[in-house]
Amino acid sequence: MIIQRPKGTQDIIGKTALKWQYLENEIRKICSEYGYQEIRTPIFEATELFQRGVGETTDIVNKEMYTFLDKGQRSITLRPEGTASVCRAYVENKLYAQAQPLKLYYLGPMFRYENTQAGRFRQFHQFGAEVLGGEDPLVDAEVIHLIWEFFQRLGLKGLEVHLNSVGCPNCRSEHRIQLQNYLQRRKADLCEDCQTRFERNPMRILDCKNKRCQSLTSGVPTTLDTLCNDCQEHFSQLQSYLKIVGIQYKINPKLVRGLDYYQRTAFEVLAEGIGAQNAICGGGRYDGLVKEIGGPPTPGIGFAMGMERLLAVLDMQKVEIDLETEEKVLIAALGDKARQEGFKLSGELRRNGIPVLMDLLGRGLKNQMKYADREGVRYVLIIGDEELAKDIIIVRDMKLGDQKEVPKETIKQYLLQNINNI
RNA sequence: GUGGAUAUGGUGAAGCGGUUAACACACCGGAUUGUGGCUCCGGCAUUCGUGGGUUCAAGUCCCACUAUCCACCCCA
Repeated sequence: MIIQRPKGTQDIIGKTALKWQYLENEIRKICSEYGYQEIRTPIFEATELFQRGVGETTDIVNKEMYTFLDKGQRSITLRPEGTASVCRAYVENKLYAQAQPLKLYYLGPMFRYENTQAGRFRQFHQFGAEVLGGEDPLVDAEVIHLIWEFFQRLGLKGLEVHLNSVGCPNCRSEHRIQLQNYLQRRKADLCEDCQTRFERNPMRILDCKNKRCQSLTSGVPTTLDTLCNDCQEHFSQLQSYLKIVGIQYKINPKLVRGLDYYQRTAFEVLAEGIGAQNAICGGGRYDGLVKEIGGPPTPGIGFAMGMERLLAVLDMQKVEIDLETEEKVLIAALGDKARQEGFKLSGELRRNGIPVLMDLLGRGLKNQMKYADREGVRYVLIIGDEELAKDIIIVRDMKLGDQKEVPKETIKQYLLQNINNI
């Protein structure tokens, strides 16, 4: 049996790799327009960072982390998400000394040990952005605006933005009491997971997908019902900002995200038609996180977008991506002398920005033509003994199917004038 | 962690107990010596995910394992 890639990983090749490049370019473009700087943090971190940052009660920490001991007996974890690392870097590099709010974005692989299915991988890729040091609802609005704008530019349709506020620690404790009171009598009817959640993290009972739990929680007090005045005000201001710029959203009082650090604003963007895993973007506010991992009290908000799922939506909606098909040149040389000349010429042309292929396998002319055809080459430069003798090169236009003799000295100018992607 | 489906050449696939494992595409070679895409001709799985079992006989039935896909939980 040949060695194959680990479960839940993928080789990104060919046309797909071009799509990734396209997306990455769009991401960098929009981030710079919104004033975000790139941050590159390690792919692995101390396990404790995620335990404290993401939260002990989360599925991520409980069952999905790639954790191992290194040779120094340190517990290391491949990052399952980006926010904790960014906050760690913020504290460690004292970025709070810079102009606030600090706006950072990242792009890269994340790792979660899960069973795979459509849209779920063990190594997947996220584009994420974080704003640290800004509490104003305008910050939240701008973050959501970036996401919205990004999807618009990609030409995606029919996406739903779900919005909720899960409150701050103050109103959360009130909510917890009300929720537990409400569910106390029916506790026994809850699913096994929710029985545990009842004590550890009752809020997450709200978004349990179990049908029985859902019916039990249909009239349950939501976090929106128990928001304190400040949180209420924050949430309504955010909404009015969103309305002003025409962002459509749905209030979803049961949207409770699976990461412990969220406070106040929580949101998800959902897409149809890509399988059961339909969240292509998720995020929220995490005002307590920086302090939690040992930094100064700093408000923060961010999101993460799943690249694979984004690509899946793009494919599903048949969005045409402009995969620059550049016009290439192939030098078809016949004989040793011609190969030497051709090799020399290839360097000169490339130095002028002309993409050049050469036959490297010593094929005959016929097969070089075939190779050129398969590689989508526009111009084949044929050099053989006859051409060497006359100091010319035959330039064959593969698209038009005609060819002409061009003096060797003017070949560069000729190509520069005729290739339209230079 | 749990459940379901699937596993035949580079790819898509026929075959569902009985002599040489269809077919298509791709690939390779050829059709007057130096010209691609179209056409024609030829080549291309001693073998059916792995291991075991049933049988006179197994790609075809049974069991286990592994992998893939989808789904549950949760999420990107």
